[in-house]
Amino acid sequence: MRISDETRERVLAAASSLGYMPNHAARSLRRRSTKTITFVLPTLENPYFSEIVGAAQEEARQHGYSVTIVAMRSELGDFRTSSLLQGAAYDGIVVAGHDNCAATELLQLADRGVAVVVLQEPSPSASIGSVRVDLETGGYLATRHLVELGHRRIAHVTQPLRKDEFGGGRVDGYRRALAEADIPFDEALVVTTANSMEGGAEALNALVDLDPRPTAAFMYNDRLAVGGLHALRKRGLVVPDDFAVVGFDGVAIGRFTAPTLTTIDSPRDELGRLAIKVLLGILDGDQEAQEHLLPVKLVVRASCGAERRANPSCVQQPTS
Amino acid sequence: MRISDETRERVLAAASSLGYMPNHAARSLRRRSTKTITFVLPTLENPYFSEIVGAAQEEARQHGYSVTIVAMRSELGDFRTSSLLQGAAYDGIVVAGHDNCAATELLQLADRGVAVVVLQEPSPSASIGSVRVDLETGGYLATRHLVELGHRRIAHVTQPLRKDEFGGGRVDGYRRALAEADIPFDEALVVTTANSMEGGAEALNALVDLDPRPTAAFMYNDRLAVGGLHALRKRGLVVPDDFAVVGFDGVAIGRFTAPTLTTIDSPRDELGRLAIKVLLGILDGDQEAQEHLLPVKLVVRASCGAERRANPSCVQQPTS
DNA sequence: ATGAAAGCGCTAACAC
DNA sequence: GTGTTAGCGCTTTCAT
Repeated sequence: MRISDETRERVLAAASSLGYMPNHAARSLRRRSTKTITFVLPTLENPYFSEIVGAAQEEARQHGYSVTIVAMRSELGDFRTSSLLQGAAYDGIVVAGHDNCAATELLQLADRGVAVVVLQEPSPSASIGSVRVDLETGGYLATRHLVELGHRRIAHVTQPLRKDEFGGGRVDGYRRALAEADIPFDEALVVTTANSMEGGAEALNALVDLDPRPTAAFMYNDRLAVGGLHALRKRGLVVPDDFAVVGFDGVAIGRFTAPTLTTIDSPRDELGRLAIKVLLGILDGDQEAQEHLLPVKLVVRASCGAERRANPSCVQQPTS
Repeated sequence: MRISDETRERVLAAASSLGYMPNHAARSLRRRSTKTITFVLPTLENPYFSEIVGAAQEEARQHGYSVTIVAMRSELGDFRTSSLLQGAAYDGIVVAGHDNCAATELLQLADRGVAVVVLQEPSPSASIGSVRVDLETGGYLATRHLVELGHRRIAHVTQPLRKDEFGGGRVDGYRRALAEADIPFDEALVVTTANSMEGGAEALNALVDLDPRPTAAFMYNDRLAVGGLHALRKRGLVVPDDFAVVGFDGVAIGRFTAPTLTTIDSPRDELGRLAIKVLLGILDGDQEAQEHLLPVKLVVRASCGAERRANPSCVQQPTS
């Protein structure tokens, strides 16, 4: 039976005015694709991940995919047991943060045809994509900057590292910069703490009690640095005069701390977008999943003392 | 045909070792339920929302639901056009932030059998749940506190409000506290700015240029307050001696600013959990969707000057 | 070109 | 109880 154009239009208009939307489950079942990407994060508390995920969502959207965010609050049990990650609920998955799941799980997913991309880790397999920033260079740049400002006793505040930690992390760059300056590596100056502002505060409190006291610290990330700045202030120490601080990540808060935070800028936007692009490449049937290593750069603000040096007039007032 | 227990166990073991997981789309289609809840947020940049969503995810998980987060970056177009919100892709939806979608869309969803809960807004219909914090009382407590500390010219930094804004917002509490103290309301002291740290900085820069200058500001949220503290510091003004600041939300950063931030604590965890509980209630067939109004409380730290007053010995060093 | 039909993977209902 | 079957809503293929 032929349907007149007029009728067709009436039907379409009625459908859209009634708010018809095709059933997602039925469509996914039939097409064997959900047009959904899952993003697994250790937490949403760190704005670093929020920024990455925001960019990823935007990128995915442009390609007709939606992004589901799963925040693995540590206590909740691990990846394996997570019913959130049900069979074929998503076409692809981006995993950020080491502890969220083991390589074997990811390989299993990849074998089942799910596109997998890991963030901030080398790819465990040719079928798994990887997008990282160059942490080693970041650690090097941060530490070298402190060395250049005359510091010799430079601490590093870090996270508990996985046993199977690959090389190329911040601490490796830290050691390289020290070695380059002929400063012996001192294990007492590397302290491990919880990944939170409180953790950063505790770590700097401990470091400041050391004798001889270090004169600067390179922090694992900006959150820890914010906590550290607070701890120093509370102890009556002036940053950067009494103690210099460098962060990592480059998140927004660093421009609003007292003093403003010198940090290593990690390209969050690019990281999120690229993760999605690599993932879509895998879905499009790329043979080899891509691997990317993104560059970082040093952003000099007030917490390291470089500004003060460059402009001696503002010694007493590290504003900006 | 009977199957022996031994065989059954072998099959089950094989299935789980092969990583079998039931297909989510097929299951959803058949059961007419996806066991998924969508959380619509204006942005993930504000840790306030991250904290709410984290709690919601935990609560939902305990009931076998997963939570999908959709961050509506404003430029991306609105709720209506969002293909992210496909038909029946989720059993329920929690909407936070006024501008994300109009009541008509929500009613349409509710009519289609989706459970709907709005955050921080009154329910537009008996079938839609609502969870709010008492913004009016928050505004009142913040402002009254400043009044009690002797301030008379108290500014309020706020967001652009929707045209159809319901009453009961922060600004109403602000006005109530002023009226109670017989302080005339001065429109020049209420400034609207972007919801970001930069926005807070700009607003305080403008306020400080007024003549006569206000002596205190009640900020829409902690992010704006952090920006404001920075702007004041940059201008060489000492908080709280030269200018007092009170925030809103109670997010983690407020304990690490210089000085630490007096704020109104909004129960993020409870907000997130309750939103999920109300939503699950609707899915369970509750006739009337619940409405909740959660209490807030004043958290006194250093940015308002109350600590200094209570302990005159620390006038010059507003630490904590 | 248009319309009919099969089937995606699962589960609930039903017959044995 | 245990095994069979129908069908969720869509899309794709095949027959007309």
